[in-house]
Amino acid sequence: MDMKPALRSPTITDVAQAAGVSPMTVSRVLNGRGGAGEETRRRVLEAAQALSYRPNTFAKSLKNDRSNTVGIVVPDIVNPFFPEIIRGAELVARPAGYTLLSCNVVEDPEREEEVLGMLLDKRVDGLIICSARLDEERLLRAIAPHRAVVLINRAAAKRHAGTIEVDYRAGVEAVVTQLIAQGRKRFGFAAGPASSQGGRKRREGIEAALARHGLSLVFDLPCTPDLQGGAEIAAKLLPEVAQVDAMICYNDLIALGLMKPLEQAGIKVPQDMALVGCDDIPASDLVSPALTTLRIAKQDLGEMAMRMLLDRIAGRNAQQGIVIEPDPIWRATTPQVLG
Amino acid sequence: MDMKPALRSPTITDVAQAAGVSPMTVSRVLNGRGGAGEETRRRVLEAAQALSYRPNTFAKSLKNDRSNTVGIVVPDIVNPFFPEIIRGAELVARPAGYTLLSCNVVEDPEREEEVLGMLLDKRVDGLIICSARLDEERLLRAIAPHRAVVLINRAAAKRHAGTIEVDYRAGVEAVVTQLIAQGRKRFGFAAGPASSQGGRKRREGIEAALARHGLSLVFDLPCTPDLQGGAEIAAKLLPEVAQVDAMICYNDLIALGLMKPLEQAGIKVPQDMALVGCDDIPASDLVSPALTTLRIAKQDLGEMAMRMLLDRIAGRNAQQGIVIEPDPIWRATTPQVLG
DNA sequence: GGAGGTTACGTTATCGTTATCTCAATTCGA
DNA sequence: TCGAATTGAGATAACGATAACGTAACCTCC
Repeated sequence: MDMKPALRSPTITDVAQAAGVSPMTVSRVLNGRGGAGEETRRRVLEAAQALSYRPNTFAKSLKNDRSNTVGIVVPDIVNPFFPEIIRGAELVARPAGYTLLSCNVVEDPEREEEVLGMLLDKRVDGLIICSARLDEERLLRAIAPHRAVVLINRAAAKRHAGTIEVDYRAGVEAVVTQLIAQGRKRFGFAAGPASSQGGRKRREGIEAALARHGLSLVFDLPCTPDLQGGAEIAAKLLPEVAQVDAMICYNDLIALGLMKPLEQAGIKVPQDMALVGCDDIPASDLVSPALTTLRIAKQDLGEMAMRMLLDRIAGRNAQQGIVIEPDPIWRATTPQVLG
Repeated sequence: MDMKPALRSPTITDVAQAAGVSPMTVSRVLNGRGGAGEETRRRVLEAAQALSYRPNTFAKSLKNDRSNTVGIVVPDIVNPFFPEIIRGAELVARPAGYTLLSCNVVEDPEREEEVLGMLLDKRVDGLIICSARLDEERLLRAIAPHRAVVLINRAAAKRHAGTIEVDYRAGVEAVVTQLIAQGRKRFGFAAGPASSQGGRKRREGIEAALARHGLSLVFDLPCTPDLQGGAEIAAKLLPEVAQVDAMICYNDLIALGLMKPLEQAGIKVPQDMALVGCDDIPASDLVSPALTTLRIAKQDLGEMAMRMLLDRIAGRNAQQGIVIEPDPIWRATTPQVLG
């Protein structure tokens, strides 16, 4: 009758038959539940081995309503900031028996909503959202049906999610204060996506430092958080470039995107303009002049987020919110700090 | 009895009850199978909407033995070469109704094997493997149980997988020939992972060009395909740096990792040493001097691979193997090509 | 007006696993 | 040596969705 039994992957019943026991016994042995004799156990393991048996995850998940999968949502996987976070998260998830489903939303809120729905369909046991771009209301609605959620750089709904935030405000404030001490007075801000909470934090940091010296921002525009965004900011900045002697950028990509146009316009960095990025991606230390930036322990951040998520999945909501401090890395796009 | 029915997500039966029909009818309506009256259809859709019903993918997959998920395996997600491929693949997969499960194996063959097993557990409908590092035998064994496979930069088992290869041999040969025409004679090769087939192709290209002029490689060492690998090559190259006047690197990261140590040792690029990378990652155009490299249409590559995979899943094995040509991008780490 | 078709639904069985219950066989204490 | 406790293993029934089949009700045409 059945002409090609080889095409069907073996089921627990096949293993049971091969071992001369019932499927239930196979299940017990393979899941280490005990209650199986030594000899039986051996036969079952042998049979499973011989058939290359792999339990059907669908059946298992259907039965116990757990997927052993967690999701991580990032704005853009091509931005070097995020792969390191993903790697950190995966490093923690896998040993714990979870598969990581990473999704990038290409900086598009609609897509973000769609992806969160997809993860719901996949019935992930929990998820991490990096730099959510959705507005408060939509974000809440989208995460509500999920079993466990950790938000990175988006303090919202602490009642419904764990949060990990980088204290951009403090980091940026420290850098700007230092630049003011070095005589810079006319600050500009390449603000990144308007929907980013982290962007607002950075601006607060700048403004706090400036306010203490009676200064205020003379240039402040949003842009996409990539090289292209930096180039666009450059185009808008150049006409009034004499007004600005220090640019703070939402991230390193924007700062790097600014550098070539500035150089071509004859603007000397850092003499004519100091330049500060954020994230400390590898490229920032390779360009000349090397980029001053705020370093974030990206892989640690990913590991931390995943640990928090696993805790929440297990029902331990110990840590509700963590704040981590970025480290200023002084390089050549700012005047040398004297020892 | 059941105190918190709200915690259970609604099933097709719940929708059926709410709409006053049988579960089968709900299934028919929701899957657009026809065979449902207009009025009934409306009631079902309303009920589903009201309950925020989402079909259980496990049950569905268990029933039809399809997961609507495809995998993509990359050596290292932190290497900027791969996220673009992933993005391209996702761009094609999602509109076709597939979820992309991306896995990085951190340049570790054991991990690669493990990941391929995991994807088998998840019962992906197919998968793409980028630059497989497994040896032929293990690779064959690992992909055999999979339903559809596409290999990128690993021509193996064309009978069991579709392949897409970058013609590194031709690309590298063209670049080296040009450098020889410019007077370079003493070539070195930072060869990347010994297990990479692409690495062997690059070496063939170099040697073919050299052989035509009676030359041969004077330096040839493997390394990890990242900045660190470049730094390690630099340490080994510096003692005999006078022997070499052109370095061809497995990828841009290695080349970029070489640049700072060379500069610190007083080696002028390109005067004392020409430097060529491969991949054309964004950073290569940002450093000074900007890096000459072989550009690969990364996103296109990902899209192409995914289209091929979807074809294979659908049983159309039209394209068995595709070869794409890389584009030499001449920048400042090689002597200027005269118009 | 009845044979044959079509339409709109419901019933049943099944995918592979496992929780729960059941029962038989073995061990043990007195 | 007998009853009780323990252990090994099977039978059954779900989990949620749907293919296959069944069955009314209605339509059509000679």
